[in-house]
Amino acid sequence: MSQHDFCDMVLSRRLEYGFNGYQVPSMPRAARSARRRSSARNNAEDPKLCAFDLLATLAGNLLVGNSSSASTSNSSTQNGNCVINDLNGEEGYVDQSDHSEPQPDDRSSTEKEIINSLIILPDIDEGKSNPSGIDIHASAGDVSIKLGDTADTKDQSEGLGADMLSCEQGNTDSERVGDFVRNGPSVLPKVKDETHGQMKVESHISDGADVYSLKDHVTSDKKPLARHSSNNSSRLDPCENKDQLSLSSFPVENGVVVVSRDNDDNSSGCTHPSSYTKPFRPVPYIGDRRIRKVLASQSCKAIPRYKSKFLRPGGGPYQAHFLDSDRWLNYQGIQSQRNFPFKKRKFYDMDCRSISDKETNGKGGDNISTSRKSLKEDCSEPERFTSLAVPRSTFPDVDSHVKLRIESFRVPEMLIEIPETATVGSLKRAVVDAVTTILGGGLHVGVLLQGQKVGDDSKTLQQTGISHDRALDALGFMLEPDPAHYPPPISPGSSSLLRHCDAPQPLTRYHAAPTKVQPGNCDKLAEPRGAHSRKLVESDRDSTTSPVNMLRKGRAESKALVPIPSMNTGAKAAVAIHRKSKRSEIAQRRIRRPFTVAEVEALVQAVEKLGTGRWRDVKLHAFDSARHRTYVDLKDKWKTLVHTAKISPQQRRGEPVPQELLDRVLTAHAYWGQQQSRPQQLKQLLY
DNA sequence: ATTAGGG
DNA sequence: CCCTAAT
Repeated sequence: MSQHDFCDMVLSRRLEYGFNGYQVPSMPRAARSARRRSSARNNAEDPKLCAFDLLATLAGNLLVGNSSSASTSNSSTQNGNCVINDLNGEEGYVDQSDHSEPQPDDRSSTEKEIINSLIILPDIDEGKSNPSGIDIHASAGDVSIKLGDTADTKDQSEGLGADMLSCEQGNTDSERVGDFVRNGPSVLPKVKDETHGQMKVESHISDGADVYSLKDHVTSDKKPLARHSSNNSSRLDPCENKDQLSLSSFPVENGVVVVSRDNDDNSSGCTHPSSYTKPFRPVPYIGDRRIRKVLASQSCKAIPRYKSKFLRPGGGPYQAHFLDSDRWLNYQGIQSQRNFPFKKRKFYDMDCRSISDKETNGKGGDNISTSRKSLKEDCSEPERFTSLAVPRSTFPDVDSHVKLRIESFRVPEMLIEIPETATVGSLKRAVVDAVTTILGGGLHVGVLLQGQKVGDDSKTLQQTGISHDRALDALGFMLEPDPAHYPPPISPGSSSLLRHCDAPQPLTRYHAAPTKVQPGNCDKLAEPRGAHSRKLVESDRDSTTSPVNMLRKGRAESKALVPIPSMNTGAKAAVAIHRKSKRSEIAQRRIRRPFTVAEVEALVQAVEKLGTGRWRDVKLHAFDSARHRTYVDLKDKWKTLVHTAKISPQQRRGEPVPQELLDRVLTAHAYWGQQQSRPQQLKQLLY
């Protein structure tokens, strides 16, 4: 590494977070309604569109939560504070300390949330599909959208405010979540009974692959990230120029939210396939990096989720699989049988189980015990799910419809760069921005069948081979950058694709990578990152030590972008985050970095030579390598120096500046002040 | 992008 | 340090 690189590295220390996926909460009702309407009208039969409908959720207000385990060093958060976020993006801390009974091994506990969506589509020809109704079921954390001719039987959702609740903090989550659900008005559109013969797509949490997490250190929005990261593993090693966090797989969730918790700390495991010990880990990474979006709803109808297939640990596009008819029916039976508290729990268990199954291998049922266990913890608070049971006691003819369950969507990877000194809150906002931007219009939903993308959108499901009586393991959905919005950058692997991100020193930029991630993806993201990254780390040292000697040009690389190993997917996109609306959202006040005597010395020297009013030159001459010292900073410093020099030593604060320097400051100030006024004097004389 | 000043 | 108006 050249000295130059090293300097840059030292000068600019930033954190980069890469997101490969996200869990997405349900969208605001309004959005859903709108979506629903249009969908019913036009896309009832298009799985892609339906799926996309679910994604519409993402376009709404999103909130990013940072999760940390109970073992956080920060006492304030140790008590178990939860952050509740509503749709408006407001958040507040709720002290849950009362609930935080010591949880064994909480430190390693991870949580996962599942938002399921159920889509029922007729698998018959488009013309025959019944657009009359797309229903959205939402219950405590559960939303399902159904398409098909259905009779409207129930509607308790209207009028309910849908709130997204986000619970942060890892301990006693289940309880908290429950609270959230309880407290948060939830919403739910209309619920209709589905007819028969439908295709259902349920979304679940997807794989929890490759994820770097802040681990247990992120607890408060006010805490500098650096603090957290410093305690972290090598992954956040500053030496790599950038600390990078990659949330490679936040599952996108579309409707139902199931919160569960695992007790093993595998958050990091996600990053390394090898450490993937847990058979079923819907959202491993979520463990630490829990981002919870909980949709609370009053109409508590839980729709059991079956999982047929899960994402591979590596995190491929999540796949939706056809439900086995029998199981589905059975399930229905169960539901109808019991619609009460314990019942609900049951469902949740099922969910978990299914998830685990998927991961295991799509073999339904083997991991039941395991997952169930976690579920218990996770899905505590039965009351909340009181009405989870789905009303439909009868499930007519399932023949002509295909039931699919979308465990989760994988969101294109995002890379976010943010100063270490930024607060967690700003990180959240940055992430939200990134996610929102991506989801706002740059996504496409792709349908995979047998691992092959289904290109012809005009074919019916039947024609395509998606029918209820067929093996459902082969159907999958994936999110991918919309070429229309973000034309695929150059050749894969080319770093050029990173250029798209160079907005002028944006606080964050992310790079949307291919959605399709292969199993091996985890490592790719996890490890090469360091190798590829050539971030700059800021350091006061260098600049202060020999500011004058650091004359270099090449300020160009102030934009640090970390190339992300390209996936083997053709689609790639880079999106710049536009955070103009609310600068405050991300613009964190820079950390205070008092000038050292050495810096003052360099400044004085430069000003003596160049004069005041030429701060850019001063900067270039004496602080070119000190990236954190802008010409404005230098100008300000000079201003304060002049002031300091004028006041009595007793009134001065901070590191004392040698009187000798102060004298020079006054001298230079006086001198250049005169120089500046000369022209004016001349003018005055002339006129 | 810089400069100059007020906050 | 931040924020802005004015260049």
